[in-house]
Amino acid sequence: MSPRCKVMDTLLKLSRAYIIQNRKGFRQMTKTEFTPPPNFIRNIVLDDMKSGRFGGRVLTRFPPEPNGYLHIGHAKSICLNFGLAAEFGGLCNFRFDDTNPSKEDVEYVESIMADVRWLGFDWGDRLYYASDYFNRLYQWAVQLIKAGKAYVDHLSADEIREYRGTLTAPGKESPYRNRTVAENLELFERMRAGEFVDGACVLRARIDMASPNLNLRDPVLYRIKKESHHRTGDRWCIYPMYDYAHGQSDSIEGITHSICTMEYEDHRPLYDWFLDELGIYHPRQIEFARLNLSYTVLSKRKLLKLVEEGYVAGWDDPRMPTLAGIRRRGYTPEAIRNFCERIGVGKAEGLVDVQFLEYCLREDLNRRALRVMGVLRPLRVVLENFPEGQVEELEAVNNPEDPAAGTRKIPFSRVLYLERDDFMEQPLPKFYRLAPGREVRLRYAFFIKCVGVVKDSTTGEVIELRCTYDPATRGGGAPDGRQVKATLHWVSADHAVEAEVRLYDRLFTKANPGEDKDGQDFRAFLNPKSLEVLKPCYLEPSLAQALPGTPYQFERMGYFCLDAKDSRPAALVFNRTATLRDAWAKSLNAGKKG
RNA sequence: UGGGGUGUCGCCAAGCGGUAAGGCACGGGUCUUUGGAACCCGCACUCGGAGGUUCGAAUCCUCCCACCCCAGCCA
Repeated sequence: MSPRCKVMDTLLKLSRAYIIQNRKGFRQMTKTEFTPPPNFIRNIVLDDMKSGRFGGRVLTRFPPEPNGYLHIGHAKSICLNFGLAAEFGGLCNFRFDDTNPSKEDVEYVESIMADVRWLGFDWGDRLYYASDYFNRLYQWAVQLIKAGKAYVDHLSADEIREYRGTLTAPGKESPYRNRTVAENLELFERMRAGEFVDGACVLRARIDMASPNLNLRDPVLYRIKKESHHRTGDRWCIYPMYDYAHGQSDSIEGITHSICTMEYEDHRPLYDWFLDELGIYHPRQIEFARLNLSYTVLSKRKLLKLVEEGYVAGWDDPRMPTLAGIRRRGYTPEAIRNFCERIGVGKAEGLVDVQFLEYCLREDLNRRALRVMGVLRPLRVVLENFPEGQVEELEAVNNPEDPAAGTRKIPFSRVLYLERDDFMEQPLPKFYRLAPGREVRLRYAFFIKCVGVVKDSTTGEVIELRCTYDPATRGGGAPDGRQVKATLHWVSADHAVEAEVRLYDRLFTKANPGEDKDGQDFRAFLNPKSLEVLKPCYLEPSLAQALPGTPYQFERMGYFCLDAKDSRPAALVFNRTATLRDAWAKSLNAGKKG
């Protein structure tokens, strides 16, 4: 056992002991001391370290195909690969699996790199492209042909499918399967030279047409595509398939653990076959279950449909589960990394509740978001005994979770805006906010009492509240010890900055919209109320200087951020990242249900 | 009715023959100038099912059931 392994072993034992100790009743582990759950991949790596299988090395890789945007499911893989490498003092390569020019584009390689960087991972100069290996892959194909392990097949795509057989019936061999090596060599060279049209022939591995594993029934290695590749241009007209390219790319880079999702488990025998036949360095492929998140879809095909058919405003629509969307929505990289760590890694397919993601988000936002006040659905309030034209400067705490964040001054005057939901003319039983005759506290300001209600003469709608304030309660405390049951947020009408605020809800109404049972299309479950635009909203003056990328908590209303795309200095736009937990709203909903 | 996987609390998840961790959610309480946060308490006699081995089984064996993946010249 290497010294490094011994240290790790000890650390692991210590952390286990710590957990056990806690179980015995010490209960010292708080949320900030959270220890990530052990998982089978970590155990495999640990075993390989102990046995010296890869010389004590750990080199993982994150290999996206540049054919779309990254989403939260990719984040799990990114965190796993980079995280494991970091944990064991290894490295993680960033590789674009760009073997299919008809689907790929530089637009995607750029967005993917930006997303990974944003998530907080650094690949240094370890940036690779499968297309960089086209030459080597070609030579290896020639080697396989010479060994009688590959042949050029002229069967059409349809014929290949027919010859492949079915799940229960074995396939049959292609009439071209037993060509001579010399013939195959010449044909393959001519494929490369562009002498055949697309689809005229392919290079296939010669394995076993009767294998119960369909991947082993003479899989295609190369196909002809007379298309420009975003990196190699027109240098090639034959392109390797994933199965042929992936393992060898891993081998070239010296990857130790090639971590992929469960659907590749059936491909592992093929992954191993190529490496063994070629007699080259052999990484270990390990499969884990991909992430499924409730109330959204995580398939490129479905996400693309949402974008193309205009159900969302683009890949970075704040309702999308893409990293671009989530980022614009105001999610933090820390929250996502924490989420990925805490959901664990296993082989069992599950559906993680989006509420857990939101929990991780709030946990992070709560400790860093600056508190401000903003009224989303304004109700005008006039303080009858507050002198006209007078302005009080009140001191407010920027973040109660972080004293270092300091305080700020907020102007208070005769006309204010309060949240409409904070007033009820006929209050429900457990409602203890403002109502006629009732007194409440305005945060950091004064106690006010509702003495009158102004209604629209035709609709009967409440359009203004008349209140009085108690000057003795400045700052929010009553000298006589008088108590109030609610503290409301507010904004001074004369000083408020106007903004548009976008409220988001889950994109789908069904927990697992992608399930596709009974042929139900996922679009049938789109939530018609996933976006609500509020305008005008009135925010405290400090928000005029709001910065994109800075999380704010509008007190009592939730976490918000400036929309990096649509907001302008003269027309502010904020996105609601998440609501606050709301016991009152919950009791209302429970009441409805019960 | 071929092959490969997976089934532990509503959700995620430890556990690897010694008598069911933890988190989320949920319920109750303390505190509170955010009905936020924080803190405290509660929440699987039972591990897909049925047999078997064993002093002892979620862990080993047998059979059964359910769900997921594979028939791209996609990755």
